Amino acid sequence: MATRRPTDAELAILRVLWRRGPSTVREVHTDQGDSGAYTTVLKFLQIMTEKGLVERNEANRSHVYRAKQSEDHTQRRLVKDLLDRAFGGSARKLVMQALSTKKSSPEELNEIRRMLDELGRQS
Amino acid sequence: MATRRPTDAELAILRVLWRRGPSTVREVHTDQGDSGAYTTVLKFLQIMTEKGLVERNEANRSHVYRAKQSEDHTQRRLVKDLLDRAFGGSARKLVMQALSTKKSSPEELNEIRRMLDELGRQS
DNA sequence: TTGACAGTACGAAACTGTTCGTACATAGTT
DNA sequence: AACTATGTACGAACAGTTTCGTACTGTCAA
Repeated sequence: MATRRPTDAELAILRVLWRRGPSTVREVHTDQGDSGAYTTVLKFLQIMTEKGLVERNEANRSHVYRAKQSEDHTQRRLVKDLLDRAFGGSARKLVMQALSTKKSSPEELNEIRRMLDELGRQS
Repeated sequence: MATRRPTDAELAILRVLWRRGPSTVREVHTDQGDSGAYTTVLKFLQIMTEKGLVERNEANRSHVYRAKQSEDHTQRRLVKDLLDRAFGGSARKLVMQALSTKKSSPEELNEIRRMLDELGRQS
């Protein structure tokens, strides 16, 4: 069972779960500004449960959903996916594009520099 | 008409066009190792023409297709898209993930460092 | 106890993406 | 002239995603 990358709607829901922690359908729906039908969110969480993207706690009447993969893990998968699909595996190119797209604060830049040093030291 | 991000199959074709330059259906198909039906590639290029992703030159019997957006431009869009969908706009996080995913050569790391200096100097 | 409310389950429609078969046109070869 | 190669056009099937309506169940207050 080749675990695919989450779809747009699934990712939007996962992001809520990562930020809020385990949540009910109601909470997710409200968090998304009550846009779209309540049952749409419900449906997605049911599908995501089947797919194994989330786990469901049925102890209470309102089921509580929890992301099964960490945010970091998922982000890493998505980056690797984009890297392969659009950048021919060149991390350098992707990093350049990311940095030029959005201007980062000096603190952020320093943090990245630190990471570069880390990586350089290992080889 | 909100120009969407290219689909997986579309991106695969665009990558061929960027690498080879303007190409016929046959050339794209062969470049992809003759996997899948020839007419599938044809169909995609027709669709992509309608969508405005590629331009078609019908001067010869074998039409020649050309990517309408540059590789850089498209990559930038894709990165921005992923940034928004999965990283809440934090380029720092994305860069970290990209660097940790794939180990880069010291030369690449230096190149990125240079870019960081560039960016730092501007603010 | 019954009515309003909040919840789950589920089917189905609309849409998009992917794949291929078939029909048809034309250039070149025998 | 007929046959074969190679090309485009297009419809249709299938799969996945997204959205919502409707049915049903249980809870709680008047």
